[in-house]
Amino acid sequence: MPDQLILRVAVPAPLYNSFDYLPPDGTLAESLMPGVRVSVPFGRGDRCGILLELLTEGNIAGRRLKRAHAILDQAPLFMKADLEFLIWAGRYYQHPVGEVIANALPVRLRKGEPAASVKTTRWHLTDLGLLQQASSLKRAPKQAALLALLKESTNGLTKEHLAHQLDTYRSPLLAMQQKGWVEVLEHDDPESSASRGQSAAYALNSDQKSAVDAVDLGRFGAYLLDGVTGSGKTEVYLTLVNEVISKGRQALILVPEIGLTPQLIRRFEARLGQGVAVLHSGLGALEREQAWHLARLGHATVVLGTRSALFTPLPRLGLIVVDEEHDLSYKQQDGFRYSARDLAVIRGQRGDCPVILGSATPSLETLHNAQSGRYGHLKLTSRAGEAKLAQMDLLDIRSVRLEAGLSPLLIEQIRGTLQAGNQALLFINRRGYAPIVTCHDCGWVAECRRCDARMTLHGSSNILWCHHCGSQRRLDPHCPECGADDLRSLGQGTERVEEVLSQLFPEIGIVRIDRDTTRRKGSLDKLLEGIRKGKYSILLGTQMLAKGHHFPDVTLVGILDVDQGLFGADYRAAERMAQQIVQVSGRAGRAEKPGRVLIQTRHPDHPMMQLLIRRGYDAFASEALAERQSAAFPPFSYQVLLRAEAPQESAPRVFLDEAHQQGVALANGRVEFWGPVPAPMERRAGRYRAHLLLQAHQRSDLQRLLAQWVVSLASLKSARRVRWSVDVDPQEML
DNA sequence: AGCACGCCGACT
DNA sequence: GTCGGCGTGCTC
Repeated sequence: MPDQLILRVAVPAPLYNSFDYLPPDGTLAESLMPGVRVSVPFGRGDRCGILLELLTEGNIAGRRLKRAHAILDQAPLFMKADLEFLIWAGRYYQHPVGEVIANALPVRLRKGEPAASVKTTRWHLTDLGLLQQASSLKRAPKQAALLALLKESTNGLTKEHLAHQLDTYRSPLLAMQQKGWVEVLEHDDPESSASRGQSAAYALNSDQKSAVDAVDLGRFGAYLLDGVTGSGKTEVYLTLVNEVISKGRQALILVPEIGLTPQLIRRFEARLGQGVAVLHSGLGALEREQAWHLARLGHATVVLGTRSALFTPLPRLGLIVVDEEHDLSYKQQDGFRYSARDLAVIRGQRGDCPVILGSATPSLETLHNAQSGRYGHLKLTSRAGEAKLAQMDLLDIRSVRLEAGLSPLLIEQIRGTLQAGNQALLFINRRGYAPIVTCHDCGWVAECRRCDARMTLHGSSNILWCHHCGSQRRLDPHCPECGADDLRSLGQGTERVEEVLSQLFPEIGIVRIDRDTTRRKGSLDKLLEGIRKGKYSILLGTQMLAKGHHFPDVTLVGILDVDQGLFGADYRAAERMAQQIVQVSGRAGRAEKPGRVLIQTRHPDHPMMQLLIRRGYDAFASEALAERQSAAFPPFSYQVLLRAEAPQESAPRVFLDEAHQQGVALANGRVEFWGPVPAPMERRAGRYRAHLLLQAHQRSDLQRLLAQWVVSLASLKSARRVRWSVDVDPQEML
């Protein structure tokens, strides 16, 4: 029997091997292409997996294979190169292939549902509509414009295209439909080619020009695009993307969190038009899948999305951009713990296309790669429109009486800013009213029952809220310990600062932007709109304020609580603090209104802080890198974190001790083991957590160890009593 | 992860 | 005598 073909299938299950099946009954050989989905029996039930390869001999000798139920796709969903990239990623991050591939699929496809068609609905003129004259629509200019547009198009226009060309189209279109002038038709071809955005050349400054020229679009290269806020990184992206499109290839743009970068998205849509598939979080499952198919089939020329968009199949990929590459949201913090930024470089390498990593505050990893020559280093030094960077100063708040965390000097500066008719921005990286509630009589402190953490008071509703597990309870006016009624709240969050500011400046519009005020969809946009219109003169909020938005009328930035960054438990704390300060500072100022940044600190002499404000982020980063080098920390070494958690206090420790022993035996002395140690917050959401940290000078030594170690960990009996995970290149030790 | 099997405690 | 607890093992 020559037709003894065996299907190797990646089945979504937390298992580190793939599974072999016989082809479904009556399958034609040509339908068995790697990259199609296969429905297979698995254990008790059925699963939807992906066909990885065809074999003539299985490696499960003497076992009767089960027969797959059905091939679910007529054409592969992933090409060979994309499939191999996913397999590589799974191996690198020690995550089961089946789950990695499932992760890369839109949810509907994951569940085995039939692939959605990429039919588009487009508006056409009817025969009656074709007979109409624009001149007869003098009283309805919108309808006249619509009529003209539709007459020009040969193939009809999508509503996205209409929205792109006209500011309002809905009601005139409806009116025309009622007159029988227009109709909607379904098409199999996704886009009318006439709907490309215009790619007019924009004037680049000399920095931008040399950055664009330095990128070789013909082959792989990784580049750090290093430029302060407002230096025009987006213009460089757009120019490169346009060049790539004009060569008939596709571009992939990654952004940290889509809700926080509406300005970037709007610019891409405005400049590139209909070819942009934006993967919002707001898309429904079906819309999301259709955008995915458009990209996969090569109809979408640009895909813009958050970290998961990295896995979109793109047959003609010619450029990857990772905007704000330092942002931690590129690292997935559960399940498949990949870094989209790092994988972007791998994908570019494998697909032989350039990768641009953009940031005003590059991560030390990327900076190191640029300094060592592995990445090209493109610098944008001038701020567009000659805007000057804000002047940064430290405000010593030792022995200063603070009012809700605000020093008198800062308050005076705010007053001056408001009197000059400008806006002030205050950054407090702590939401809620106060982080501590305590009894003045007995010293009792409100703590979470499920975490080793204090509960934060949220003022308006007088509710205690644990920011780590989300549990909340009503604050009783009496101390639960001694019964006294002298509870006090210490420290301040955004709510209290807002309260005090509104007492200090009763006439002034104040807006607070944090997770609590922007929970509802669209509320962030609404608040930002108010800021743009000058409705508010004081802006205060958490890091949400520091991302993506620019506030040209802000001339004063106050940073309230920067000190925990200086002495954080994590060796990356200083880097993050510096990035945060520089990012917030970048929100302010423009040509005629240079901004000023005041940083309140109890450690004004701290050398790293001094370096940052006197000589800027680059100098800070060089020094921080030198410290990392002398301590042999990443990026001068490589780390893997084995995490374990369980409801029983001892279980993680028992597991990690065994894991440690096994690891040492496998490592041949080329890997250092630190721990096990309890996690920084040992108990969280009722589970005890502990870590074992591995470090090596060579990635390959860690990779070799992991391949064997992870399999043997899975078979440990102590592993059954914990939830464990391997974090390759961990970013946060939480 | 699910989901079976299997071997010991309190119940209609 | 069963119902069901969760320890252990398997998934092509």
